[in-house]
Amino acid sequence: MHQPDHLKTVGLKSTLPRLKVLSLFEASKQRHLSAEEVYKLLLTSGDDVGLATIYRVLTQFEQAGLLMRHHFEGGKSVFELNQGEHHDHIVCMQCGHVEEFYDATIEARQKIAATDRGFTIHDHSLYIYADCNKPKCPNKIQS
Amino acid sequence: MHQPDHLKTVGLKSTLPRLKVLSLFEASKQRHLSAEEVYKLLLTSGDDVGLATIYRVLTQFEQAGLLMRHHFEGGKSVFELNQGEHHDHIVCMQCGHVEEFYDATIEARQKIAATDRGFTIHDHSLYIYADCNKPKCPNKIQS
DNA sequence: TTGCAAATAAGAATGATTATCATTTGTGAC
DNA sequence: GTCACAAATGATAATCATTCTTATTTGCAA
Ligand SMILES: [Mn+2]
Ligand SMILES: [Mn+2]
Ligand SMILES: [Zn+2]
Ligand SMILES: [Zn+2]
Repeated sequence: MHQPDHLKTVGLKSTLPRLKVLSLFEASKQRHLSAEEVYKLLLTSGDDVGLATIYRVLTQFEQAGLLMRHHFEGGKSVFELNQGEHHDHIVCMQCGHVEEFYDATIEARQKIAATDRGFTIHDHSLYIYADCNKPKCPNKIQS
Repeated sequence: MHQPDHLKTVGLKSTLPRLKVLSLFEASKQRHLSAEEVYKLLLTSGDDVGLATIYRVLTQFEQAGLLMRHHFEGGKSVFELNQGEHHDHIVCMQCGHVEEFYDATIEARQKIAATDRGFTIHDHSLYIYADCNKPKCPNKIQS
């Protein structure tokens, strides 16, 4: 996946905290993680990293293009590995399960909506909030 | 627009602070306002309302269906009058100008994306971040 | 090895929002 | 109209995510 000195290629010193954070994203079961989750997961595995450092490193990785930041409802940022292809998100309001999707028609219509009004698009965010209806989901709203 | 006792019809006592906040949204030049903006605009017009009350009332109005809450980038909630018709937003990253749009195709494709994956949609948020390119916009990125 | 700029970590500070609680205010009953 | 009282308000403290500060540590190049 990433070379041990991959950090240098993006202009960041290859420090222990940074390597730990990056490895976590590469190994984690969950693709989308908040700063607090990264902090706790590293604590659990004995790889202590200060919370301030987590926040600093996540922001640096975002700026370096290694991670992407999202703002799901709930007031905290979540991050995921940036693997090039843009996608949007469906978030289960019951269990927090996240699924990704890409719809070329939606992307195209967004461009049209913006250019029709004279805007130049920089970015967009589309989140669908839903019930995942999975068997393991503690969905309170059963039909 | 709203009757003087409109608040009662949604189960809220018709108090002075609530009436002032509601009137502000009906009269304001800007359709989308943050709690802080509501607070300062009322201060300016001499209609002092405590900041805690502003936050409380905005949330109550949202729950009553009078206002809609949005989370544009920037970490603060913005509110607008709920006039029934759903729409999405284009936000200028330079001047903060907001324009609203509705695209039936986008709405339909979102439903499909969700149901294809077994989800039941509750809600969604779509924000396009862009440059408005208006003459009055202090747009640093000129071509 | 050494030197040192860059990075880390602990804790203080910040900004938005919510919780507390003593005081004030609608409103329905007389 | 006046009362009684639950509900609402507002000043302030608390919370939560995140950023800042600063003394100490560390990666890395000479
Ligand atoms: Mn994703
Ligand atoms: Mn709007
Ligand atoms: Zn679920
Ligand atoms: Zn603009």
